[in-house]
Amino acid sequence: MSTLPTSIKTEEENAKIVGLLKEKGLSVTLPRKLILALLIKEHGPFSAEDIFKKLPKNACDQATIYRCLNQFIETQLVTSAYLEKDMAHFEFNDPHHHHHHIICKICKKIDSFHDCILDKIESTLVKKGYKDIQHRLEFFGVCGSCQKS
Amino acid sequence: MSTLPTSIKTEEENAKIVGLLKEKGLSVTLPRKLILALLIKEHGPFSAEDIFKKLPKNACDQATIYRCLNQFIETQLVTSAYLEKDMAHFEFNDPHHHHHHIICKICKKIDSFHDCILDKIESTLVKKGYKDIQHRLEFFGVCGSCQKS
DNA sequence: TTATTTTTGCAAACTACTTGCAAAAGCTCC
DNA sequence: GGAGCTTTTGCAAGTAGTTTGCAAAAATAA
Repeated sequence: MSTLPTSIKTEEENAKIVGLLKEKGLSVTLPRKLILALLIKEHGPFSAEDIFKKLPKNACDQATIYRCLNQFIETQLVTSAYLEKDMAHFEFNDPHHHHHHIICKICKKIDSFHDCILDKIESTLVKKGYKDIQHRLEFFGVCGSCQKS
Repeated sequence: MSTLPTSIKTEEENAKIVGLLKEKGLSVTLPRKLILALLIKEHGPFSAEDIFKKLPKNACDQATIYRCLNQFIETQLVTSAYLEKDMAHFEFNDPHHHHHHIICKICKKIDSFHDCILDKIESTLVKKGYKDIQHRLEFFGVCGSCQKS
C-alpha cells in the first residue's frame, strides 16, 4: 500500500525529497514533493509552464507551482534565471553541478556547460559552433546597510 | 533658433546621437534621440519606467519607449538585463566601460564594478561589504543550426 | 483525534510589455 | 524646398506571465 505519488518511484527518492523540504523548514505537501522531484530528476532549466505540463494531469494548480517555486528560491532549493524575455526558468540548485547556460538568440534552445572561467568559456562556446556571443553576468547579495537592519 | 530638444544641450552631443542612430540604420526621430541621450548621459541600468519618468513630461508614450529600446537592443546600442524579477533594465552599450552589476537582494540597490575575472570579482564584492553572494551568468549566441538557416 | 496553522484551488487582479490602426513625422528624390 | 512614399508615433486595447484574496482542504502540533 504505497502512499507515494505516482511520479516518485522509490522510498529512497521520497526520503530525499522530504528531507530537503524539512531541512528548509517547509511543510511536506504533495505539490511541493512533485515539483521538487521533477526538478531533481530532470535538470531543466524549466519554465513554470514546462513544469505544469510535465507534472501528472491535475497534479496541482499553476498558482501553486508559482508559490512553490518562490518558496524554493527563497530557501535556495532552486535557482531562477531570465533566459527568455518575460519568462523565468528554474533549476534544482545542486552545488555539485555548478554550470551556466547558453541560449540561442534565434531558436531559444538552451544548452549548458561546466567551465567557470570567463575567458575559457567563450572559446568553449566557439568550439561548440556558436557565433555572435554575448554574456550577461549579474551578482546578487545582501549589501552592508541591509545586513544591519 | 535652436531646433534641439531641451534635454540635448549641445550640437556636439546632438551630432553624436544622430551619428549613432544613422550608423545603425535607424531613422532619427525625437523619441529615439531623447532616450538614447538619456542612456548615454546617465548610465543606468534603468527600467522602461525609469526612462519614462526621467524624460521631459509628455516627451513620448511608454509604448514608444519599449519600441525604441527593442530596436536599440537589436542594433546593440543598448544592453538589457533582468536584475529585478519581471522587469528589464537597460544601459547604453559602451564598449569602453564593460562592467557588471551587483544588486542587493533586499533593497534592490544596484551597484557596479569593472573587474571581469570571476574569482577576482567575488573577493572584490566581499571587500565592498556584500554577503550571501550568488551570481547569474548567461551566454547568448547563435547556434550552429540557426547559422545555416 | 482534535485544534491550530499552513497550503491549496479557483477566479480575478495585476503589471510589464506588445500590437493594430490612424495620424504625424521623417526620408527621398526631383 | 516641397510632393509622395515610408516609417514611426500615440492611443487604447490586448496579451501573458505571475500574484493574490478567500474559502475549503490538507498538514502539523498537542
